[in-house]
Amino acid sequence: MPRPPLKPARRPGRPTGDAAAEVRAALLARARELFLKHGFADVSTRQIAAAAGTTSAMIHYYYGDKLGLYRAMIEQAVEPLVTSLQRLERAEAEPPDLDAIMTAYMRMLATNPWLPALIVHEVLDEGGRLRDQFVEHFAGRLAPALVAVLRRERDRGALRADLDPRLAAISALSLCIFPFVSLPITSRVLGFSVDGADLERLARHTTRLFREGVAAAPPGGAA
Amino acid sequence: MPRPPLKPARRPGRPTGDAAAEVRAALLARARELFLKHGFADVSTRQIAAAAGTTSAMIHYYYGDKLGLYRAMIEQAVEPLVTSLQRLERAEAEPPDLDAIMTAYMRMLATNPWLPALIVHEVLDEGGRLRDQFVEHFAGRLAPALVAVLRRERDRGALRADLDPRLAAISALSLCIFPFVSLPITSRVLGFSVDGADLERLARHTTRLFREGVAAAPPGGAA
DNA sequence: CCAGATATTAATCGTCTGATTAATATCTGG
DNA sequence: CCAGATATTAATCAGACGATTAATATCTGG
Repeated sequence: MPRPPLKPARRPGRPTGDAAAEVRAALLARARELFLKHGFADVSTRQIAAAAGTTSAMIHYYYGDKLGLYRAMIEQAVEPLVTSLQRLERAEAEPPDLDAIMTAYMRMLATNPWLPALIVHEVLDEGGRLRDQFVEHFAGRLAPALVAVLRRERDRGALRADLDPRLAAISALSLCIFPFVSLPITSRVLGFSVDGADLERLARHTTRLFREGVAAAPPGGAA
Repeated sequence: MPRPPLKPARRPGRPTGDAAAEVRAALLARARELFLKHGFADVSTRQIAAAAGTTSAMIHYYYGDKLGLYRAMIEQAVEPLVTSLQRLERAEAEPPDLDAIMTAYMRMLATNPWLPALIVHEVLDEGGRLRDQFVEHFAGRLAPALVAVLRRERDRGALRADLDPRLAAISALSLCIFPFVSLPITSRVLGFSVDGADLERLARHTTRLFREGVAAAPPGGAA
């Protein structure tokens, strides 16, 4: 049954210029904003399309379906993670400067503010659609490497002899990551921020706390 | 238009015994499981009702609507938080034992394993439906109290003079909370767990790391 | 300069969702 | 023992959603 063209008042058709690529990019940008703000299920293709100034049919035209658009936005958002991991693995053979690693990690989270939101929504949250990929491609390589570094440092006497490298790795990750994933809370209850100089102060504070918290010689032999 | 009773093969009606309260409780239990596992939007009332062995009409009968059921499950899940906060505020006037506070906090998270999942889903996640309440009733009271304790300790010389109490508070919270919210990840990449003795080892490790990381006398004067 | 290729619109489809309702069966107080 | 109150079922509603499509307008290569 062909539909009768009831109203000839509509005007579809190919637009002028290279607007096509712009539509594609606008969809991706708005999708990132909305998906990270409200979650995958709570955002409709119509909302994204409207925010991008087009229709939901364009999402299917360019990305196949809603999940395709989501995957595209994931790849874009996760790119800083993989480059940082490659940098870390390249530096693994060299003398590991824990302060530098932690600082670089925190700078990456501060520079890409959507990453903490993505990690919360897609990795930490139950049912997050990226958890398996995150574990396999990132955490599964980063965490054991970190444990190995800590164990080596402990065994050569740079850290406390009774330090558990696994627990220390978890502490280091906690200190580096949680300030960023909890930023929407701490900014409200503590006026906390990680802009510019604030980030550097946080990095210096965090690295020093961890360094002295795992250091070889406990102060004064207390406890 | 009255609907004609096409098939008299259905058998509604009030069941025998006190099954009513059981239906109510079963709905709440399954709702907690499913909401924390898949998220509010990804679970339908039909799914919950089916898991509880009844129909979605019962959800509306007992809880008004889907959100009402959600609220009921929140109240139940959040109860450990408020009792722990009251305990902390009661102890605020006394000499603050930071190790004890942190340990108690971690024990609470380990004892109520759905709490970390709830915090991730409803507080840390953008668009979380509990964020405002959490900030107002819990974080807004806990965090400033923690900062005040740290500042007092610093000013009386127990902690480093150049320690920023706000940053230290964030570090303490990170060390206490993140191991639990990241447990689904670290259990896979590090074989980490917080059962029984593991929890006590984590607590001892964490409190010691923090204590020595913020202590007054840096070891050996190493800058 | 015209025949595809490309890009866009509006309309529509089928499905699922939360919610409501009529019918009905059992319980309970007077 | 019967008249409500209570509890439950199946059917149904209106709306939103993701997806698809026919129509159409503009671009572009030969």
